[in-house]
Amino acid sequence: MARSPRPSDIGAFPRPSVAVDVAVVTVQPDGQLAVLVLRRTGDRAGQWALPGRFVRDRERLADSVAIALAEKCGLPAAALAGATPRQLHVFDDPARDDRGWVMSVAHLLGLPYERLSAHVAERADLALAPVRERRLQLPGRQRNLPYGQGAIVEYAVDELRRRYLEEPDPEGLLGADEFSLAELRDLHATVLDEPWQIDTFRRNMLPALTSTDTVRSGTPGRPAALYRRSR
Amino acid sequence: MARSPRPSDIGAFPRPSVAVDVAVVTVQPDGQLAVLVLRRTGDRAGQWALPGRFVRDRERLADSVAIALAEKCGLPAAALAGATPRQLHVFDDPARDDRGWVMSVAHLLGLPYERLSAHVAERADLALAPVRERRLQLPGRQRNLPYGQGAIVEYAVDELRRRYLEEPDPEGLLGADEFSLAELRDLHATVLDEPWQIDTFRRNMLPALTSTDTVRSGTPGRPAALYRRSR
DNA sequence: CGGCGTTATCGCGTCCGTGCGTTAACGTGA
DNA sequence: TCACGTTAACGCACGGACGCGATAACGCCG
Repeated sequence: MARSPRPSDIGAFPRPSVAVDVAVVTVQPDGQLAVLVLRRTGDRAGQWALPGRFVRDRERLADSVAIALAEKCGLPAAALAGATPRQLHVFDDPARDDRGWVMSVAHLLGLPYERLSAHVAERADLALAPVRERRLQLPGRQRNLPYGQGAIVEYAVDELRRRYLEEPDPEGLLGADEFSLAELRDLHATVLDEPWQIDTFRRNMLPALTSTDTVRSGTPGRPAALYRRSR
Repeated sequence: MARSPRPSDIGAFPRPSVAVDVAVVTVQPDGQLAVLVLRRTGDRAGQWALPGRFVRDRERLADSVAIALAEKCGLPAAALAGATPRQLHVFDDPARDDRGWVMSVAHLLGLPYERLSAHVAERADLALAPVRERRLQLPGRQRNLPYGQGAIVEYAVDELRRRYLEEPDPEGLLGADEFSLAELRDLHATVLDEPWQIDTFRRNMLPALTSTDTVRSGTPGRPAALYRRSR
């Protein structure tokens, strides 16, 4: 008769499947915060959901996120260059998936709109769902994300806003290395869902920005100075 | 020949062992922030480490934390009453454990000293390691925690401090439902590692406290008013 | 009962951040 | 070259927060 598994035996116990889910957040040209959703195949076919995937053998979570976005959404590695998924929360309800015991590690990933728009435009199974009050407005008649993914969106929006209160464009949503204060301010106003007075914004941000000593001209008016993030 | 695993087949891929680790944080009577460490048996026998355990079949992470503290440290359910472990980060380096592929979900749990002291006193394999600059001063000659657990301590201290900047005693470290402003202030000064001016502290905290309309007397001087947290 | 010690409260000067009106700077376009 | 529009910078009034000294309140103890 086999001995009972000892607690330190690593294979002694059933293991969960581990999945990653990712809220890919962007800002549309109209100034709307939005999250990438994918129309599912297989389980819950037809429903819009956040991209995700099961973790493969000895795979890092961040790598799983990148591969999920590549395989499911067609986003090449170049689209993710310089962007780091951030862990939000582990969802561990053993009943959360009909197919078996799954733990899902939810992530936040900020991407500039330019890296997403072509893919979203050319595929009917991708969409950008606007964020309203920490919830997504999904295309069609679907009200809620499956698998309790609404909670992931809330975690993601909260974390995004916390970070945007602390430093200029931490998720690199602007997409460009150099930007004007007005561009940065519009972005922060979008993410935080509240306006900034330009003097206050300038005072708060300048210590964390580096002047490029260049300007953006081409329109009437004084050219705007361009900045980079200091780190 | 068996077909290749389809991506949605839940059992199709190897799965990691999932472990929980927990930084149990408390404040000693001398006003020192400290974290519970346990002398290991089995793998890395003799070394001090944070408590933790592999997750059992269909077990919730928070339950695993509680069971780990009960089984490894002798902390009964009563010791954890009202305390909720908070997820900090998933450590997913496939090489982090010699025994195989392990993902560890690190947690923070605040406990009042009174719930720990008897257990620590009666067991030679438990200790409270003081926190200095987001690192632990381990007993004996051991400099570092194994398995990269030093990073867990840093996450835990950062999260603790962030929370103590936002509300009065969110982790319930005082242990009592009712407390004086001086007690609360001393606690916050310990956690945040910096003092508070009493007027400023009072102004900041009172909106989040409820007066009990009782006082603590028994020593010379004006009796201190007692408060509860408003939520 | 009064002195003492401790906590609570208060008045107030100072400092700092905000936001607004004004001025300056700088391209664009006629 | 000048008017215009936009951005940047500035001066400053105002309000809020801070911290300190002073005062009040309240048990304890002799």
